[in-house]
Amino acid sequence: MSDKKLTPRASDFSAWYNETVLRAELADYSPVRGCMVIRPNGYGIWERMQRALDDMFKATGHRNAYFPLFIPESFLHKEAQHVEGFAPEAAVVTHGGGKKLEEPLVVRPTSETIIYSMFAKWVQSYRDLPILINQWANVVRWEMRTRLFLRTLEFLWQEGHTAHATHDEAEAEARQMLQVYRTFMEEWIAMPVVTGLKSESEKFAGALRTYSCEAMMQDNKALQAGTSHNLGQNFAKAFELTFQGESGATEYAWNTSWGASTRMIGGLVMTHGDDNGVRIPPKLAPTEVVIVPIWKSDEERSQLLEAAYNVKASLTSWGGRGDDRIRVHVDAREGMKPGAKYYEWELQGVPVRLEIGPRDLAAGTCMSARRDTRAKAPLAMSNLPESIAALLTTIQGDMLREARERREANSVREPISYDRFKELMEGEGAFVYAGWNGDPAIEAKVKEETKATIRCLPMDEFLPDGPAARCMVTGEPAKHTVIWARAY
RNA sequence: CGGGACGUAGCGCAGUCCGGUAGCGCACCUGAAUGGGGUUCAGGGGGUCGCGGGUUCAAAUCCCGCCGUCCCGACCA
Repeated sequence: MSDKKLTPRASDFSAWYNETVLRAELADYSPVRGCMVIRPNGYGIWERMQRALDDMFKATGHRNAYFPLFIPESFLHKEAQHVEGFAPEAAVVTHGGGKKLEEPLVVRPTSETIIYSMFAKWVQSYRDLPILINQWANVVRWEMRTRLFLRTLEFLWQEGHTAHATHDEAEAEARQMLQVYRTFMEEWIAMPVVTGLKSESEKFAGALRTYSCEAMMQDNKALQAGTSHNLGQNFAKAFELTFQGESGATEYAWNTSWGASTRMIGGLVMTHGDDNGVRIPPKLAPTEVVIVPIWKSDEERSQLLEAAYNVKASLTSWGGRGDDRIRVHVDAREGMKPGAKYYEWELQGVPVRLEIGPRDLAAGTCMSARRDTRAKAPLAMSNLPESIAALLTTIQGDMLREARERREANSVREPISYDRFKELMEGEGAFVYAGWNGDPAIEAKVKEETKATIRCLPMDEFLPDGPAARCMVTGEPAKHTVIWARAY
């Protein structure tokens, strides 16, 4: 590494972000423009995200399945809005086995069409419903401009797809999964989100309603971190997904779909990173504790290494967290000074570092250092697992609190003039809660003039007498409270 | 597809104006000392200078063509 300091975040957030992702070895550029290689450091975080989300999906009755990467091009065309939304960014396979294909195959940008075509075969009666499926997969969207983790041509995600007998059941499902995402993002990523309904112009191509989780990054821009759609009967009608109801009549099913991707790793970095690298919340950290033994002589070296591995054993064998054992790594590398190791692990975001040297050995202690605050404190060896577990819990909570406080400090809930709004959006940025008269033309005008978009109509809070009372732009009585922000 | 910049060792760059032995920092390898916040010294390996053509005794450098990448815009349910 040529430079010892990272680019100061304040001067150029994008440059800081790229450098942090590359130097923390989360990802790298691939030979294909816009595609990304996720390195073991980054994939370790993804694996923990997958496991946590998968458990939550199972707990809400969903099962995993797998559908094909290739979708007949005609499938995409069966739902009018859907094809309009996705055709421009589709990657299309025209040749296979050395021959031109009779019908081109689209590399899935999302799997609604292929999945609901299958659902149609599986459902006859209302007794076959609901179908609650999730798929872990990679998808391809040919974006013009890409960014590590946030917008790549190919990305990893999960997409849930369900079919229900009634509108209300589908609506309840879409909202339930939105809450699952919120819980995951707050409790695991320590990334607070605002949840709400998307405007017509921002909703999923083919959906009745789209809900999203919106997080605020450290440059005060919004990141859409997860979405949940009530698809109504749009796809059921396109793919003849029908069933016979209790009354004997044939009805179209109601679908939902919901997704979250490796984009969340980008969100994690932009929420918690600092000038020393990334900070990973303990629950998502592949390694929660790194032990750095410190020695001078060969004699001390074997002593300290033994002590370090003993500490590791005491932590990993501790059952105070049930099956979720503390994840510990001993950095036994030689020829590297302790300070150099500290910087490296801080760059990679390991939440807690333990330093063990001859002085500690004699005193029956070790030195702990928190990654989030960089605070150091001696800990007694006698009850180390308990104190480490408590420290990890504290860090997880503090990171969420810090992120929430930062977001609140940069949210505007009082009514502001449109001029002040423009100033904000061109300057430091913010989440601005404001009234909107519901007119798409106003939404387009604001986007044109400020690049800010309606992130959502928030469900978190209802502000009948606050910003919602009047439309920020026209001053006439407002129909909705919305959150405006510039977004990734 | 428009506007701008760049392409030289794994990474980051200098050298190009004004042609003359392929350089620097980091990383890597060997040895010794060092080791509680980015060690030091000594030695070493590694590059068809994006590709193709032209000018020249001689091209990373000048000329022509191509390719690629990045940034700004357009695009991003």
